[in-house]
Amino acid sequence: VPEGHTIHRIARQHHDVFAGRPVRVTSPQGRFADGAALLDGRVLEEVEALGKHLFYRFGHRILHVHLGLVGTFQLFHEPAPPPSAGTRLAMRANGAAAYLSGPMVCGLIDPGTEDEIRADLGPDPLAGGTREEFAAALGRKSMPAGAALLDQKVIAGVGNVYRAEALFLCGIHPNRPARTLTDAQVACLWQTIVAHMGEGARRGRIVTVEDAADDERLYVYRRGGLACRRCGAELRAWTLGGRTITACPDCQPA
DNA sequence: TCTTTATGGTGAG
DNA sequence: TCACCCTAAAGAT
Repeated sequence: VPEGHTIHRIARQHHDVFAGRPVRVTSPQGRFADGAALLDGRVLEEVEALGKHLFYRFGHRILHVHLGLVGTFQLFHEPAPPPSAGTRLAMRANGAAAYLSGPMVCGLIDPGTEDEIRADLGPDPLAGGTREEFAAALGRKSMPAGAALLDQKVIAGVGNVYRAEALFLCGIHPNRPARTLTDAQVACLWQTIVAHMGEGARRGRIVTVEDAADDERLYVYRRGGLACRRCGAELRAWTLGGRTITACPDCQPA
């Protein structure tokens, strides 16, 4: 479930629960055994999110986590259930346990490496990024807007759901070259993403259709072939930027 | 007990 | 553009 809203939510939860105290760190799966041993018993000072990256600071050692497509964190009150065989990392303190499975990245880095990671990321709508930075990055891209929104150097934290929903909400066809967007369209995208990612982080899920049933809370994502919730036209789906995008031919004219 | 699917990203060709 | 990596849960058999 990992777009930027999920990552920021995890950072906040883990910071609140674990930061400022020594934590027990293990790797039930074993693939992070060496790193876990180095962190075990140390004080976790801070948890910070940027885009889809998580940084857990233990002095000069930093635990870097990226969930990728299938990575998940589960948070339990103790006594927590036993971890699954695939649990890469277990962190325990303060009567709580967090289990991490399936991450794309789970490793120790130094501050210099963190700086390199941060330098490769564009503005994060949930971490002080600005519309001006976003507009400047978009203006340099001739690629379709739908592809640019997935580029983490253009905007950090947006994934396949937010790109489809934001383009729909702003009435922009995904194939429109990024640098041809008007100032008003760029402003709409930024403001829409800021608002919805913030709301997503609070709710723990992405909702763009207000007051809708649980399975009707998105306008276009994964709804190819179905009727547009706004105008009834048949939604179209195709591949853009290596992932499936869905859009309304009438609400998002070419 | 299988196959499928997923809101991500990298590296080879 | 494609193959591939990571894991769990849901659906099919």
